[in-house]
Amino acid sequence: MNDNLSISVRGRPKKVDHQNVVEIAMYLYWAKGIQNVSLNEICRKAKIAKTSFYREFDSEDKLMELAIKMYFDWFNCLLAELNLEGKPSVEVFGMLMDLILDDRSEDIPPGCMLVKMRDVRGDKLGPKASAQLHLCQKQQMKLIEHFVICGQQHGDFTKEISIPTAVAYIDNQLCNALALMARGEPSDRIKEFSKIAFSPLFIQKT
Amino acid sequence: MNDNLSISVRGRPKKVDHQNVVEIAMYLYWAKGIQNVSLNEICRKAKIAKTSFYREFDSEDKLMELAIKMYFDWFNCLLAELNLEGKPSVEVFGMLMDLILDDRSEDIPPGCMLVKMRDVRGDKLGPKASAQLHLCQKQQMKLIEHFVICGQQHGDFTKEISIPTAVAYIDNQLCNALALMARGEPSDRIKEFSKIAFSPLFIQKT
DNA sequence: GATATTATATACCAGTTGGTACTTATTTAA
DNA sequence: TTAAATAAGTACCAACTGGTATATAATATC
Repeated sequence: MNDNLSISVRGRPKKVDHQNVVEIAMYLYWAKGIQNVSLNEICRKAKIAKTSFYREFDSEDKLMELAIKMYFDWFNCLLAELNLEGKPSVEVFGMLMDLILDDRSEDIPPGCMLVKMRDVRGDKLGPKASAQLHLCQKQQMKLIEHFVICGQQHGDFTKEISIPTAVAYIDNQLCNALALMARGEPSDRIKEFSKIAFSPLFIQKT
Repeated sequence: MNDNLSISVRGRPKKVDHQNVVEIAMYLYWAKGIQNVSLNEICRKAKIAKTSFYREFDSEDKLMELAIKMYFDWFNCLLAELNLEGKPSVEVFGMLMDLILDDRSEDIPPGCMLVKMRDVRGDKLGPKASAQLHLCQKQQMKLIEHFVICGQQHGDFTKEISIPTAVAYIDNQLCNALALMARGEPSDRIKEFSKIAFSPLFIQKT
């Protein structure tokens, strides 16, 4: 629709809006869990015929891959806005938690799409989607590792726990918090939990 | 089959073994997640016709209810064998964790059936199954509360966290550990995590 | 206007799901 | 031996799934 700025091509002009379809899929996956959304439903919501879908995307797997990527990009934008670099550890991970838990103003589903996907059975995701999912998870771990190392250098993050363990622990607690969020637990309660869970990691300066 | 010890009744004797069907359903739900198991599959595995199933049980919902109950009873038996009463808090929750994480010797699926069910969408479970699930969760919380109170009286459990918060926190961490277990994480790693997560709860005697 | 090119829409495929009429088999009691 | 009672098995239902063959509609170039 919008790409038709490009030189006009022969044949019937397309109506399906690629980005819009991916976006609709993303929201559905996010809100209902990827295994609870059928391709038929997406087509219905996006108001396109299934045949049009299959011309635009080559499979459901491909659509999932794109939706996961779109979600991850969105999340990284939010992260970048936080400007966490150089801040003390307590603040860094506190802000991360807040980002996760704060009530989203708009009609954004609760919880994290990627976390919800962690427990879907492998055979429900195609090869492209699960590759993309793995990639996102790896990048997320890398980010956490970065902040752990910074914290240790800064002297406000414990050195009694090995870095890989600390990273995996934090990742797990963040996931856990998101799972609680998705389950409808009030965010105050979750913040209480994460305060307890994170307390052994930080060195409080006197 | 076995109940035919009772006075002989008219009509063709039944072949379906009620308990066996529930058991098969339980294992399937447990291993694959309740939303990934169809009634057809259960009938196939139990080698009964679907019509026979519907005469014995009145719905899939009912079967789920029974399977959940069977699982919970089994779990409570294991718990009772631990003899946790009167032990110090660190030991109590340590043993609880071990019970959860120790590699089951036999062909028992990893993780906890009830935990896996926590994140299934409400509309996938019938009224009977979800009522039973709620009941189990409540009982589990009551048990944890009991041990928290005992620990506080014994003086080895922190009083800086309110009892409801501590109970919910422990429940959540146990669930989290079970979810990791189900995801295939090695139990050593999970034990490391839970040691960190539980450390703020206990008062170490010098 | 004819034709090549592209997109959409209809209608279908075989497979699955939970659930059910209806026929058939096996038993006990009269 | 016959009738009543109960269970099992076959074959189906409509609704859904991901995916596709084919007809049709809309455009640009010739």
